[in-house]
Amino acid sequence: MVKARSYKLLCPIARALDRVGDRWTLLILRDLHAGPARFTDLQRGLTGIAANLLTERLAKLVADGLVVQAPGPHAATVYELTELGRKTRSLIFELAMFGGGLPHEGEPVAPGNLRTVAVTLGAAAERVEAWGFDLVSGLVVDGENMEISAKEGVASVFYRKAEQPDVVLTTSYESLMQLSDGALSEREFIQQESQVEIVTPGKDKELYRLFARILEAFR
Amino acid sequence: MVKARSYKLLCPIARALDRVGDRWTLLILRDLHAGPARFTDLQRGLTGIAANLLTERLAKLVADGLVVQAPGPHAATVYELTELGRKTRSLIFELAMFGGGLPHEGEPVAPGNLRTVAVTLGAAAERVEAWGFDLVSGLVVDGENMEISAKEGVASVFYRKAEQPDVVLTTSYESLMQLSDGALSEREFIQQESQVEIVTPGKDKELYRLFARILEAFR
DNA sequence: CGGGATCCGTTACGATACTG
DNA sequence: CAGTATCGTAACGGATCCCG
Repeated sequence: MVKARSYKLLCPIARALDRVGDRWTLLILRDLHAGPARFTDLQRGLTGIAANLLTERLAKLVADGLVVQAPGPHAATVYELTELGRKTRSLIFELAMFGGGLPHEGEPVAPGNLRTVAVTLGAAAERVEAWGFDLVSGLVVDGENMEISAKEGVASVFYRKAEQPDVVLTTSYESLMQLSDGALSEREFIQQESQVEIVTPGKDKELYRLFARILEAFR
Repeated sequence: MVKARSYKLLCPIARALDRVGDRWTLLILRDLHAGPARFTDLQRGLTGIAANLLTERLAKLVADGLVVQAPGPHAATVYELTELGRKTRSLIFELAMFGGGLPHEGEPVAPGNLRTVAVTLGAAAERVEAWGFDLVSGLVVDGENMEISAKEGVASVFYRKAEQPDVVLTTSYESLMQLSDGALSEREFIQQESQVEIVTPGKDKELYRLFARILEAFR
């Protein structure tokens, strides 16, 4: 067992940091916001976290009631957020907003999976007023599938393959980052860096408009 | 010099955490959101941070451009947020929101000053629609002065003594925490736990209504 | 192969003491 | 007041091993 290093300060911010302030903890939560995940999924997505640290962090998150273990597919157990854990969503979104404008320190290493993209886009999408949109679209980034959809005024992003999409946009993580940095304009992004497969005619334009609205959250 | 322990992940959240994810860093920023502060002010407010750690953290914050040193009163130097540093405000507010509902771990220790109250209330106040309010009021918590004012639809909270207040509310940190926990109702808080000095008649009621609106942000 | 537990060298943290 | 210096302790990170 680990002896928690707590601030013990009578302050809500310190209390929050006592739960999520440890190294790696917020990145684990970030991944879990994309949906339930196995131990190994998390380990890959965090690119190099030591197994013992992941074990410790998960144990503390479970003990604090932010995460629970549940039976998953193929007799595996998955970790997923509790209702309390889901309350960290806007916190994580604010982190992404702040970090989006910063240069990286040292040589960046790509993460082992793209759950972070789904979470960041998803949190932004939730804040978009999406009346007038009605579509299901696939977004394939470096071969990994996610879904961007809009219905009844609400846009959402999931880390899963879209079923019967109206349009599928294929691109790379690199291009997406350049787009959100502003290094690539939206027009350049669509024209040069992506491939589009249109199932329902016209829905490609709708996706671009929705995508643009979501990205506005990062300015 | 310190060897930074960076995630080096190509992800905005990891980039943010590379700047503010170290232990104590977010609490230092929290204090600085209340206004410029000297080294010793910060040390007292953080109740027991080691001097060398505060030095290291401040040096990294300055190197990263979130904080600058500036000449202060009495030939002292103060630390204050840069424009980039101020962008952490909603991040810190979300932390306070999340931590507000959590029980504390172990025996809590009171902070050495109440800058945290001003920051938390202030961030909440900024989100309040305050048309119809026009007042300057003092809030004295455990003998420390802050100011709650509203003008032209905008409410704000400062960590300073109010000049020519319309009303002054005197209370304790303990009572405020109970109020935000819900352990104390607003009525109980006002009637039992506080003393009110009314300068401009009627402004006391106005303050209570504004206060109630600000506190709604925490529900 | 998924889900850890154990060991061990390295690094950061925290308390105290000391200095310009 | 604003830090620097030292040092014991705790956490981190990498590797290896274990069990179903």
